[in-house]
Amino acid sequence: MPSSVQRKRIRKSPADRRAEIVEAAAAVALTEGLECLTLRRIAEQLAVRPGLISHYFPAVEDLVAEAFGSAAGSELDRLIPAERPDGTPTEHLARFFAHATGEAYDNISRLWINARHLRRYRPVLRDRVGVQETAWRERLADLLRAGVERGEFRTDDPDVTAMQILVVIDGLGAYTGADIGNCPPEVTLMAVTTAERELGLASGTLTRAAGRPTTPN
Amino acid sequence: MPSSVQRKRIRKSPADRRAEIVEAAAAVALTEGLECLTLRRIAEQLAVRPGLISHYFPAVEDLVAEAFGSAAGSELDRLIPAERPDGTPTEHLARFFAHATGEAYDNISRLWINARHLRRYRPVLRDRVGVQETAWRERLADLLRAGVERGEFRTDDPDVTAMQILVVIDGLGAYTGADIGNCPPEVTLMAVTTAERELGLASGTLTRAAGRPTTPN
DNA sequence: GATGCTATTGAGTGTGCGACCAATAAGCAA
DNA sequence: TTGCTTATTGGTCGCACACTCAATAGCATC
Repeated sequence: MPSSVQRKRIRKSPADRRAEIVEAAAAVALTEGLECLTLRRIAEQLAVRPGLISHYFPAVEDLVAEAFGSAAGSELDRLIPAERPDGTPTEHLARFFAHATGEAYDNISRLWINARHLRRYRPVLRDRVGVQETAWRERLADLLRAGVERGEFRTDDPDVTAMQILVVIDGLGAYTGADIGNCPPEVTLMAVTTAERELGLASGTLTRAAGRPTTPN
Repeated sequence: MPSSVQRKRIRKSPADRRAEIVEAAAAVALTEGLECLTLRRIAEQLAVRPGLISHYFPAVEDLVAEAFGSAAGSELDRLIPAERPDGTPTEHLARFFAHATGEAYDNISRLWINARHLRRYRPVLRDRVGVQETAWRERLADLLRAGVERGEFRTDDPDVTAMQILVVIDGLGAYTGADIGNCPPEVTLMAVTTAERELGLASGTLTRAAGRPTTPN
């Protein structure tokens, strides 16, 4: 009878085990923070011994970078799918802002702040953050380009506009976790406002279009 | 002969010693990060024993919060002096942006990111960050109000405009430490652009006015 | 110059961390 | 069923950390 502790070893293929470790690490990173990614913490999560984590990630820093990359990458796919068979760019962009502004995005905001701080000390993480920053910028720029081609958006340089939008989102994200009781909509909606201004959209276009999501989520 | 190590004790008044500790801690926080504020690190900096730091700050977390408050407070006074006997609001604001955009501001950006991340785990620091956020916002709003009274700026709500400017500055600060080689001026100058737009100023007003600083620094 | 207050030290405790490695056993193949 | 590969364990090491406290010594006061 296996009581509280697991007695029997479960032997998995290296690829499976490694993926399992990264997944668990990403979850911990998202909910508790990157500094909580310790050998012991992840081992406990998976009900294995710490030495096993060391076996797959001889240096814990590599696991930290991998976990961040996994979490940020997954979230980007959720926010702006790479393939967008249905829905107009305007609808996708509206959905993007709806997600990236609500409280459900708090964990992601915190993760970005966490990673941008921690990269100061961890070179491997620094590179990974750079990769994700590029990925987010290019994914958003792609969406903007699609909108420009369809005549929905108007901008000289979609890449620049994408960066501007992300800067505002990151700026708002910096205040995640602060008790901002009376934050006026002129501030809360800065990201949407910036997008509408830089893309030549009428005010309210991106908040109203969020009503019809591309996937019922 | 006092060789490399200090043999003789130096006995100071509690007030002096405490101030000295906070000053040293603020310097370390600014250059190395808040997690480097350890009893040993500060003691080494001051050539005293770690136990002495514990004596003045029984809980390290209080020293961390105090160090952040001191560093952020000093920097705010440098950026926007509370008393501004000389210079127009436009000149002061231009100087503010000149400082808050250059590389000299990198350490401050990093400190803010550091503190905003660490407040997740440290309640005392969380309160202190809140206090400083309010202080920065109000100081900037005061400057804007002065400009509105003199007819230099035009805005409905200086408090909201101040928040908007700070959000953009924090957003740009998030990318401090990333190797952004080719960042176009439309992004680099976002903070100034936002200010000029929200204050009804002609484009370039705030970058040109930085030429005549109120204090030769 | 002697005295008393207290700022400062030195030594020690317990915790959690990453890293290392020989021993073990799971599960596949023969 | 047997044997072999190797995924997994258990144990250990050294380090850095915050925190505690009795002992020490600087220095102001008399």
